[in-house]
Formats: sequence, C-alpha cells, structure tokens
Amino acid sequence: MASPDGGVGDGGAEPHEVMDDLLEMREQAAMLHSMLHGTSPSSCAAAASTRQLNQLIDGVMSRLQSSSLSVMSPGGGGGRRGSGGRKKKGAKAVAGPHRRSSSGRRRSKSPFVRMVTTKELEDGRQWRKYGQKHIQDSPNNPRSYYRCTHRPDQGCMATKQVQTSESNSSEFVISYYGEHTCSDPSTIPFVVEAEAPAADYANLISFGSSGGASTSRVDPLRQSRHRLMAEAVDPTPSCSFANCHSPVLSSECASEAAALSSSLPLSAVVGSAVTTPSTSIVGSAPADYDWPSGLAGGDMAGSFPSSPSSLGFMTGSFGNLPGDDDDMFGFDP
DNA sequence: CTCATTTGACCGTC
DNA sequence: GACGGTCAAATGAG
Repeated sequence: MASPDGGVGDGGAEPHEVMDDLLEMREQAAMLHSMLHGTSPSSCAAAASTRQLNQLIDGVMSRLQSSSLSVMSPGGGGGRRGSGGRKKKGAKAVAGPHRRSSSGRRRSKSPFVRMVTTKELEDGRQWRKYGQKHIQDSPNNPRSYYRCTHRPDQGCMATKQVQTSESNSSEFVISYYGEHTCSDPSTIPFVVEAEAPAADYANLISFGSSGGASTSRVDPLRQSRHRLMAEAVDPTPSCSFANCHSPVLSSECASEAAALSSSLPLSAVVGSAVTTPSTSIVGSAPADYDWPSGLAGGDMAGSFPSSPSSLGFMTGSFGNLPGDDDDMFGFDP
C-alpha cells in the first residue's frame, strides 16, 4: 500500500554482500585515514597520493551507493515481484493496429532507487512523460511515468513514477528507478558567467545547483557548452581535492580532506575552499540530490550522487580563459 | 514545423 | 486473466 510497486527486480542485494561491501568500505576508510594523517599537509599535492585518494573515495562512494541503496530499497529485504529470473513467454504477435515486434519490451529493469514524497514535481532533472495509468491501488490517483529526456541521445535509463499522495492530495509520491547516466546540463557544473571582473573569476568554477525553480537558468545551448567545457577540462581528475593545486590552500588540504572523509556525503565540503580569488575552484554536490523533506527511507538517501561523475568534483584550471567569451573550445554552431 | 504530452494498445509478469 | 509498465500514433502547444 505504501510503496507503489514493492521493489522491482534486483533492487536488493544479499545481506552478506552488503556486509562485505561495508567491511571493504571500512578498510578503505581506514586507508584514507592513514593516508591523510600519515602525510604532512604539504605533501598533499603529491600526485600519487591524490590518485590513491581518488580511487579510495570512488570505491567508498560506489560501495556506499550500492549498499545503502540496496538496504534502503523497499524490496531490499526481499522483494517479491520479479525477484526471480524473468520468465520467457512466447510472443503473442497479435495482429492489430498497434502491433509491435515481439522482441522489444522488457519490464522496468532499472532497480528501484528511492521514493520521495514532495509537493514539488521539479527535481532539477529533465523528464519526459511517456505514459499514465490508473492503478488498482489508487483508482483516483493515476500514476504517471517519466523517463529521462536524455534517453534517446545519451541512453540514460533513469525513470520515475509520479503519483498523487493518497493521504495528501497536494503531495506527490515519486519513485525513482535507475541512475542517471546522462550529463544533464541542468545538473552539471557550469562555469560562472563572466559578468564579474574577469581577472577575479576567470578561473573560478562554480558547481551550480539547478535546485529547481528558484535558480535562474542559463539557456540550454549555453549550458551544453559549459558542460562540454567542464568535461574537457578534466575528464579524468588526477586529484579530487581541487584546491590542492593552489599553493595558498595546500596547508588546508589535509584538514579539508579529513573533513571530506569524515562527513561523507561530499556535499558542500569542497565548497568551503573559496579562499583565493585567483585559482581556487569551488563546488558542491549537485543540488538535485538535496531532496526535499519527506524523503522516504531516512535522510541519507538523497545525499548520494547517482554516480561518481556527478559528484561535482573538478580540478585544474582554465588557465587563460578568454575573458567574456566562453567559447574557449570554439563550440559555435 | 517541431517537440512534448496524451491515450489506447501491446506485452511481460504474476 | 489481472495488473502494471512501455510503446507509439494521435493530438496539442509553442
């Protein structure tokens, strides 16, 4: 009754698998701790160490994500529907006006991620509605089906189901399935517009949060170009702690990294690095993961980015960004 | 004209 | 057979 679709498919992991993950995470956290405290702050910039830090953080994050989500998932404790293997049934191949090839359809293979109750339909992502159904459980509240807008072009398989809350008709119960693999321009880091003095902000990257309606939006083309820039700047970061590149901040690197490791999720930690106007890089986790109140399954659910790439970590410098022109890579149509 | 939404049918799973 | 998720033609909005 409470959860629409009590967990689809492979949403839950075996308890011992989760335990293994947690144990491994603990080991990695211990390694992180020893690395951070066993090295002098000035050695933070050592590439080898930072690479290892990166790998450790990635590992911890991915495990945290998979483990916690599988625990959180309503089906995690042992989903009923679709828990077993998929039955193969002969295609019907019924003649009719909308007959389709029998090869195609599969049911919601994306694992259940989370369910939220919110009054805002806007969650910072772009969705396309592809269906609506009246559901047996709540005939008065049809369920709407959305998929990521970037499914055709980027193959993002994230979907969500929206249903009006039975208890409160002004609220929506939104179930998310699958992780976003797309680079949604509305949720990726974008470069601060150059309306500020170029000398001060030319190298400043802000991991902007779309956050919903309150945020002023850049036009899609511009966002897209910014995304391309962001990806081009550092497709494979060699150092997660962006300010390690700043000599001014190098002494703070260890403490900040310690804060980072002790306060996962990562949101807002790196954002405190704005202390140098010339080369610092500032960021925070994408705001679409800062879920509104009413988050089902506890507070932790909304804190984890969908993928390491969406953490908002950036490093490096733009160097000589050409002032008020953001076409540093020449993406002009 | 293009693109997003609506809506009925199809199809997989129980 | 019921149910629910997805497809795709039809429709509407910009």
